[in-house]
Amino acid sequence: MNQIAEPAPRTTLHEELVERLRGMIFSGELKGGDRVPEQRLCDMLGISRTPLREALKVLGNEGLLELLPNRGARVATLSEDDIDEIFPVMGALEALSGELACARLSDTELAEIKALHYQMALHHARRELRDYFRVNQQIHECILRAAQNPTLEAQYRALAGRIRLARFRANMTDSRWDQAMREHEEMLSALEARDGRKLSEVLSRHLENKRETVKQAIREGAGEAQGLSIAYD
Amino acid sequence: MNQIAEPAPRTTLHEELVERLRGMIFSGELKGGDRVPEQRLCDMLGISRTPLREALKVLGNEGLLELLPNRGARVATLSEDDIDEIFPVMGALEALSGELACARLSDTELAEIKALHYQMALHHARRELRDYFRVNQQIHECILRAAQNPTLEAQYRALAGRIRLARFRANMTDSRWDQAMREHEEMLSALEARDGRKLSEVLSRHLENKRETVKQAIREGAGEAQGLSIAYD
DNA sequence: TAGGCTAATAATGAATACAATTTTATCTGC
DNA sequence: GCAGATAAAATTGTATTCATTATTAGCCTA
Repeated sequence: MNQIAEPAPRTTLHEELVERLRGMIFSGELKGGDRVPEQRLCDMLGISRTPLREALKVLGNEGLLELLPNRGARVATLSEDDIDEIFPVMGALEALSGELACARLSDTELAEIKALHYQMALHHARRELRDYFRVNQQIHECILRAAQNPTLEAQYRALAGRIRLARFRANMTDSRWDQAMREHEEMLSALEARDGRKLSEVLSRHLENKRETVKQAIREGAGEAQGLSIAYD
Repeated sequence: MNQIAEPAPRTTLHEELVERLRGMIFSGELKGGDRVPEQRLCDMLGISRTPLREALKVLGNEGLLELLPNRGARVATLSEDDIDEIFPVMGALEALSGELACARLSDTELAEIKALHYQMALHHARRELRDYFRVNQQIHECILRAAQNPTLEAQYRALAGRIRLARFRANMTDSRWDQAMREHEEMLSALEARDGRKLSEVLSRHLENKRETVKQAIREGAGEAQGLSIAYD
């Protein structure tokens, strides 16, 4: 309806739409299982169906939408089986990111991660879960970026995006939270020692431990409307 | 021009086109760096631009095409740096496939792989390179399938597809070929022992050793017209 | 009233038409 | 003859239209 009038960021409409729709899915504006009525969305965004449909095809190919021939698109949903399928793959990619990060990490990047780590530790001590998750995600992004491998980043983000389809309350048991914090301390040690093998192992374990948390959250929050999406931890 | 009149395989046109274009890229009908003129392709395939463009967007997102705003699409090319970027990620995924395959491999699947292995060994002994590659690829596909993880398969195939962009003659030095064969014998042993850790390690090493072969082929065959695409080994 | 058939409506799939950008060709002046 | 500017052509981006398929609503019959 009321679109923007930016100074032309030199991009095509369908690309913008891909980003826009991703955002709508991640924010929960489009919830898992929702149908995606083309015309309604077009009216809402003030565009025609052609570029929207191009975007839908891309998101379908990414696994964020389920494209049913002649029957439109629905926002994909995530079963516990899907989690069990995706997590090992993410684990392998994250482990690799750890190895590469250790090999290529600059002192500046290490300092940045260190700062984030202690900030996160503070949020943990204060039991500020929301902030903890936010900083936590930043740390994982830093490691991924430090790996300096765009292909790896793209693949990882695609899977992380699918995980985000599972919208769940940001809650962990205290013991799981403490455990996660200890794992993060191991990560920092490994990073400081540039021990790729070790970091890789910790990251795998960290993710593995997260899996049950996510699955449980899916179990509990099945059908729940408003949840908080946790991307990276 | 003269399209098919199949008994309606119940699929959408853009999906068919994605497959069709992939095939054209892999077969070399569309070579790396080629521009992809929409109208010409539409005339050739007897369709309109709308579904073709939807397919282009998907392939662009997969990294097989390079989409330049307002300037059309080109078939992506692969530099040696790209190889260095992609191979580690493939390695991580293939290592995972090895672990999962060992955990889930049925006796039937093992027998199948075993048969393929000895068939391949024969082609190796006879120096039948083309056949060797074909069977070799089948073995890697078997392992991937045995992992029973569609997400892993999809991610791996996407990367394997990008590698196939590098079209090169199917040639290896004799020493490299012998080495590859030895690695495959290790693989079979690991599979028979259901030793996931071992298989994972061999697969990583195997791929790592292949990297240089591919890079060298790219160096030599840069600008070469007709090559043979090697997907999995 | 329940079940199923038929027609009306809405939604998607594909093709065409229009607009904007880029590329190519032509012209001019030096 | 060449550099640059300008106009024509071609190509892509987006919107609109037409065709086909699914969904819904209403009606009829048992």
